[in-house]
Amino acid sequence: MRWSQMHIPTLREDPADAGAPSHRLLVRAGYIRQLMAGHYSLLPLAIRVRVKVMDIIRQEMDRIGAQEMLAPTMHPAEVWQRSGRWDTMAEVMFRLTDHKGAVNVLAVTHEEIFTLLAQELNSHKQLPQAWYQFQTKFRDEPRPRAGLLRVREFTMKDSYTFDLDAAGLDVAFDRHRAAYLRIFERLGIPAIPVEASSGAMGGRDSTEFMCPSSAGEDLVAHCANCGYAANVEKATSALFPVIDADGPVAPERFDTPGVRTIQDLATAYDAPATRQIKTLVYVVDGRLMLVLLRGDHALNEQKLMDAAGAVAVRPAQPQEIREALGALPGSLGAVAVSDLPVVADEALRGRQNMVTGANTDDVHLRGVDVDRDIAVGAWADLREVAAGEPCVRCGHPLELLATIEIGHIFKLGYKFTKAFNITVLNAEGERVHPIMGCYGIGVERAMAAIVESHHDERGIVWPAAVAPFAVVVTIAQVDDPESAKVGESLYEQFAAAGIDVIIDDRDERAGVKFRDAELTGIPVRVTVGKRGLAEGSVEITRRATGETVKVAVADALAHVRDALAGA
RNA sequence: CGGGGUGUAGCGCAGCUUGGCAGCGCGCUUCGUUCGGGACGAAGAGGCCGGGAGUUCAAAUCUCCCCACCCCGACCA
Repeated sequence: MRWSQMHIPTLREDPADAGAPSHRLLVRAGYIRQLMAGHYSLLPLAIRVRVKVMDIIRQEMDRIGAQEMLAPTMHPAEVWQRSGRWDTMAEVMFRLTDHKGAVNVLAVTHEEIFTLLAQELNSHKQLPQAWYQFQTKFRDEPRPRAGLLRVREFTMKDSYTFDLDAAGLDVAFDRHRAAYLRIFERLGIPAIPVEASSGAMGGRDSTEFMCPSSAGEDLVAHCANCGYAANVEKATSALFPVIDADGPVAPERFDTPGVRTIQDLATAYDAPATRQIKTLVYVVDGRLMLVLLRGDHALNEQKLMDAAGAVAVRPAQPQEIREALGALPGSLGAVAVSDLPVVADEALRGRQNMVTGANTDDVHLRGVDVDRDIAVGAWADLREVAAGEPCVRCGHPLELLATIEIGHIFKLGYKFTKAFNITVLNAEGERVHPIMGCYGIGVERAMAAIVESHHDERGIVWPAAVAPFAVVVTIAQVDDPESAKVGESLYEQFAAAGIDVIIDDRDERAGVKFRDAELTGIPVRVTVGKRGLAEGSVEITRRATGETVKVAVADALAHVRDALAGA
């Protein structure tokens, strides 16, 4: 390719509305342009990167025996009504009506469609199956952000496995997990596999692949010592033990005028947060529920959703709380509450001599024994891990990392094969439902994650495996016949050798071309100019290090190969 | 959905307070000089000032309504 003929609209200044490095650089280096919030056009350089990312994913999927297919992006409403997700995914689905008045949806994901295709599996002899595609997903995200990191229209590699039994699913899941680790390794993404909540997808085990980045939206608790890693939606930590003194035989009321916070109570009434019971009131799938945590612990709402098997949770409004408990936040408690379900965090188990609200404004209770005084309906892990707490496995202090979720794999179970009544005959001649797994990688988000982890102040630094071009031949002076001739000949030679090469033949000053080569992130630059040719040499510069070596024209190919091997 | 911010040439911005010819830098076109790290000079092209309504002799500027985009939160594979 010739730079002079490609559409690579690099910008001299940073775009005003881009904050995240990947957003800023992909726009500035001429890879993407925004159409509207969450919808981007991919320009020629981006398409070249995308193809390489997809090829790597495809190779690894094929390697584990998965078969590529392609399902439609528009689906009839009826299919989603059958699975029950017409309602549960209502707020993220784009819906549209055709000329007959039939309602269709744009694909949010494709479990339903691939499950329908599995209708034609009849025998256990046809299992296992692993199917995948690269297909556009539409999600009506409430807040798209940061360029390609969170969009409303994107390409996903999604795969779906069908196995005869749980043991088979375990194998399929482990194969995908290994394939994903290889994919991210090849893409140059430092992915950390973490335990995750399955969220709205349902199912049991799920593993997310997270790329540490300040632009990330997910928090991961990570142990640098033993490698434990989990999304804070799922992460646990060890706790320093708390010894409770024996308390009174019954809770005692005491006045606490003006006290509204844990901190107020701790400082003014000698009640350290670790000895307080924090009482939160939540609306869980439409029902009020009391949520109890230790005073110094924070609730993770996803954990509450998982514990309650709920679809939606929200904090109750003050008037709802007053109607239910007779007091406002600041003086709430669960002692003697019998008409509302109570869920308590594990950290409160067995605690005694605690302090909590009395459900009368400006009054608290001391000497509360959790087992004796509170009708806990369910115990669950509800608290969000905090940085510095000891790792559950090894005790080393945990760190919290901001991360980008670049892949997610689920053991789905029987949800869809039962909903669509998909069965095969097993070896005994019985009808059984196959068990499913589903697995996703966001392609454009992966591209953004690569940029997030591979850039410097001059621009993008693509790993060679995904760079739009491996090499740029930069002719320092296009009007110098010798430079042009040598540049063209090296370009031909590299291309013939199978190297993805672009020649920068623009009639621009050398500095402009150097800057653009760096901004766009091409791993190796071969500079051809009068200065070097005077002594029969060209220069080879590695983008990642800036290191430049002079080599004889005849040796350029060998040196370029070396440089690429190390990029 | 709540809070904050921004919409003026392809990009980055000033002008708005106090109404009076729509500007600057970059980029773009042509010519000349220059040319291995975002050159210089000269001459040009390029505008629904986000949209609508209103106030006024007069609106980019004041008022009202709407829309879009960005950020924080909520939410979300």
